[in-house]
Amino acid sequence: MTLRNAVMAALLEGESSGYDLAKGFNATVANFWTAPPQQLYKELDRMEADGLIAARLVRQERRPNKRMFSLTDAGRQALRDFTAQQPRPSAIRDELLVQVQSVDAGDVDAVRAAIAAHRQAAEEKLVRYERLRDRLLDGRDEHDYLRQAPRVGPYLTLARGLAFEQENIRWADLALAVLQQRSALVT
Amino acid sequence: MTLRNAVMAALLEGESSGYDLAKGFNATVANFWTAPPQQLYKELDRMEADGLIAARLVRQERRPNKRMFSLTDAGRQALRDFTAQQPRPSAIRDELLVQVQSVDAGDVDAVRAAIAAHRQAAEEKLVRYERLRDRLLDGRDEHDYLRQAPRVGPYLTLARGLAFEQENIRWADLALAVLQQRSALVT
DNA sequence: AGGCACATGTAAAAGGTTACATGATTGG
DNA sequence: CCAATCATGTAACCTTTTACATGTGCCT
Repeated sequence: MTLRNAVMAALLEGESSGYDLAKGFNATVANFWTAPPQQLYKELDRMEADGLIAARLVRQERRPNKRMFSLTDAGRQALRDFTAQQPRPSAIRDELLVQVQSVDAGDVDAVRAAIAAHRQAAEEKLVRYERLRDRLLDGRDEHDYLRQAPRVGPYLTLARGLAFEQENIRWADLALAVLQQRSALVT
Repeated sequence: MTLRNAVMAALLEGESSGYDLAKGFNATVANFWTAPPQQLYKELDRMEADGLIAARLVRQERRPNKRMFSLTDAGRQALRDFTAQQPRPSAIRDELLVQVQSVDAGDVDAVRAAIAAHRQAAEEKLVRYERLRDRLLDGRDEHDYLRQAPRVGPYLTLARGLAFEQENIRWADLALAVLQQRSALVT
């Protein structure tokens, strides 16, 4: 039920097509809520039926037509109501960590490769987040930005994403070092 | 489908009842995989039917009887196979961050309260993790531990959990400070 | 010629949450 | 005496994932 709220949060940035939302979920919301395209298209239909968002058909000549969605007043109100409720505890589903937990009874080399891939992905996300932050700050330092900006929500969630990915990288380095040392011992 | 693997990873620590697994999922696996009791009981039944785990009925006098589960050889092999596969990207579902993202169009005071509660929960988790780490290290420093311990998986996931909660606390402080300043401006 | 980006959709299957149900024991 | 802990289970419902389907335009 909260995919709805995540979509509305994303639409605060402005009108968007289902396709755009699907791709990285606006690149901002992606950090704390993920959804495959199919789920979004379905949910967007339902949200329109419920009056939370309004669709506008954009005819294109050299591309397929698309529907641009925007928040309605009812949608804004629903989002407001959502923020007033107590959020449910965050849920994490991390297969890599399940693998690491059982690495001593598992395929160490495969897990090491998976950690390395994870590190790489974190690095790429980090670069994107830093670029996004620079775009937001636009030359100002954090302090000035936070006093002047009309919205602080996106900055705060971005800050959480940045720290998370930095931590991922640091942790991956530790894990790789430990597992490598272990392999060396066995050899 | 990976709840199975998380359960098997938890059972590497030794025999456990459904109830014990349900409670904090062994307190170790809880960081990266969560599940309500009902899901566990259901899954445990299926896993037993599939031969991945074996159940042993323990009759108790002053308490309800319980079933203790342990990994079978087939279970160990399945866990091994799982570690050899590429893990799917981790999924996060964090309602609080959805609220923070839309805080500028939402109920600021409610969101602040939610962040404070989140900070509190992180603090408590951190204490538990630190206690667990101390129990694992048992007086040794990290370096010695990692050379001597028969298993490193649980330590590595614990390290990730520790860093995650520390980061949660740091971020909550930032977010609270920013939102408080904003409220002050409006007032 | 082949592959990616754009752009949406249907349907089935799997996975996860919530509500309801039971009942003894222990601790405050 | 009341609440929490121990210990499990069924059923209904909601959410999420996966597979399949379609078709143009652009770039190499």
